[in-house]
Amino acid sequence: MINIKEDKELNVMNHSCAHLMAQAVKHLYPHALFWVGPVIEEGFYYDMDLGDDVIKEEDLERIEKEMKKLSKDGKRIYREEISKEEALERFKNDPYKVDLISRMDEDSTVISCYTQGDFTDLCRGPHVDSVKELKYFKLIKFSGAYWKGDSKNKMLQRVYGVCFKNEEDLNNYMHELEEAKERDHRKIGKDLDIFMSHDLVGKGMPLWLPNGAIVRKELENYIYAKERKMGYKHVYTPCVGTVDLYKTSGHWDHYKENMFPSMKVDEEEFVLRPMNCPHHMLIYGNELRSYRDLPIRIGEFATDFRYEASGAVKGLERVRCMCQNDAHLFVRPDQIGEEFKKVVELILDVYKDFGLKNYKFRLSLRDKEDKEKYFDDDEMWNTAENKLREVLNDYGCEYTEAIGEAAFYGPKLDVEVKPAVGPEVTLSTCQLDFLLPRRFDLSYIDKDGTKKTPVVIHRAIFGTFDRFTAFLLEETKGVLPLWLSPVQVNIIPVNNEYHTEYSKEIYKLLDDNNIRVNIDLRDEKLSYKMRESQTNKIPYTLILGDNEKDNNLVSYRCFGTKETISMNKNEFLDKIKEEIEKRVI
RNA sequence: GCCGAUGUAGCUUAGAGAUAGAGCAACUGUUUCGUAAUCAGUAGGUCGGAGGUUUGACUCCUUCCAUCGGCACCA
Repeated sequence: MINIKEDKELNVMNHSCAHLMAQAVKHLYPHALFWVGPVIEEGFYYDMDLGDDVIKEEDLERIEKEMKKLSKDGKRIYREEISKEEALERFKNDPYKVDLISRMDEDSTVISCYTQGDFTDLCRGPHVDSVKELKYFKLIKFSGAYWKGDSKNKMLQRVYGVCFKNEEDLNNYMHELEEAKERDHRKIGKDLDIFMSHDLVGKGMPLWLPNGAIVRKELENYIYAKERKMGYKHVYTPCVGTVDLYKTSGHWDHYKENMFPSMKVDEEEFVLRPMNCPHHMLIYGNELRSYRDLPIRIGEFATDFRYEASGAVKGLERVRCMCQNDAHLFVRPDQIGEEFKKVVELILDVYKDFGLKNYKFRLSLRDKEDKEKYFDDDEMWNTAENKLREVLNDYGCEYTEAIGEAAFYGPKLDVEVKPAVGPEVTLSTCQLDFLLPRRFDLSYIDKDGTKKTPVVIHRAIFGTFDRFTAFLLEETKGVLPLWLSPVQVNIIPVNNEYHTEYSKEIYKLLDDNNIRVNIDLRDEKLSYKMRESQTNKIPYTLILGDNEKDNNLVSYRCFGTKETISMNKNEFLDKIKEEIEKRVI
């Protein structure tokens, strides 16, 4: 999908279109005040204060109509530069503009205004020459949006739109939006019986159906094998912990609002655990550790519960009950770089195995001013952050830095992906932590016989199995690779009377070799069964009739192809076994 | 949590102040047909839950729940 912000020409057009929209809104809502209207990847939006009015579906059409009218009038767009004093005077009745202007530095910023017909807006520009250049636009969606992005502030009205150079581009874009809905994991998950939810279980608590459970199990087996080879030791720990456990870790103070409320049982107070670090800290602390033992890598496929805000819950992507592909690496300070690097390598390796290319690294750092969230130890933070940077630079990874996005205990490297619908989410994460080992009083005996505190690396390659599955379904459009497919082979006998026996023989051959095979003996036409086999996106459909039976052959059709290939049954078995084993994508 | 929208059979959906209509799926029969839907019939809905207004509510109102688009949040 085209990135409008990055495209010079479209960027200017969309920005101008935001002004055109503002002008139209001003005509329809004379009391409207305007905050900011930036260009984004998907087009533009404008945040507006409409007093007591709120935007509804039908208003979008009204605004759009007015925009078309203004566009036809074809007024020129004039730029003028003014002093800060003049700007403040001109916009004195508009608190939003006053706020913007008063924060501008007169010496370094040119304050400019753009005027089209009866509408003037404070703006840096640039713009198109005339509103008549803005013809092919569409208002896409609307919502409330907090002023300055702070939920304590007033909620403004935001309208999103997009503008293109010609009708065809606009239509293509609208078409792409429709297609995105088609590959939404919630739709695919329903169509392919991957997961369900139920009011009686609760919001954000997906139930994995048999098909989904197969995918998840395969993912678990896959990553378990990788981790085992890298020296990870896997554990099982309880899904609850005492409140004291989380007070010790510090999570209670930082996140208790996002935990399910504690429950008192006898004299103890428990919470459903929101993360597994404390449990793993205790496992580390269970033994006396030597510097020779490190690094110690403790892994777990751990179910966690987080009381996510009701508005945040979404399919398998953002849930209240999730399973993390979690691990904690306990390392000596001199091992940080190497272990961190191994994690980055593992991430790249795994993404390659799945053929994933649309992802970005993000280095999340602390905000030095935020003394409340982040513990105060400059040296520790600087060391940790520089360490991560160093490795990323060594590795030549492209990444962006995000100030104030670090965890309270340390900086992190996240891998961000874009779902079919909605904003980017984090898939993999790798976090450096100098704090929790201290809080749990962890140690190892160093070479010189003194006690030292280990450093912890928190990491999750798949993130959660839930979110990873969601992303995988969207990336593959539900066409999972053979090794992950719930049903790998579907057998259709040409004639139920004459070919059932041979079909059952092939079924047994495949089933005995642990291939997930289905045999369709229903009293239906072959074409009917083929249609269903294709809509269920089954990788191999076998057609078995006289020709196959008489010559010990199978004839197969791969998903998405039209051709049929015949081959000896044992040859086919070898072929499919190899494909599964090699995890061909 | 906030702003807005939506909730009709297993799925996709039409309709609407006077006891709901379809397609697919299911079931019964029919067809035995070599690569994306054989034909016919049957059954299936207290129209998300709870209150209220009304002679009468699926339709109007209140509230709760869930879902969707954003905002905020995301250890």
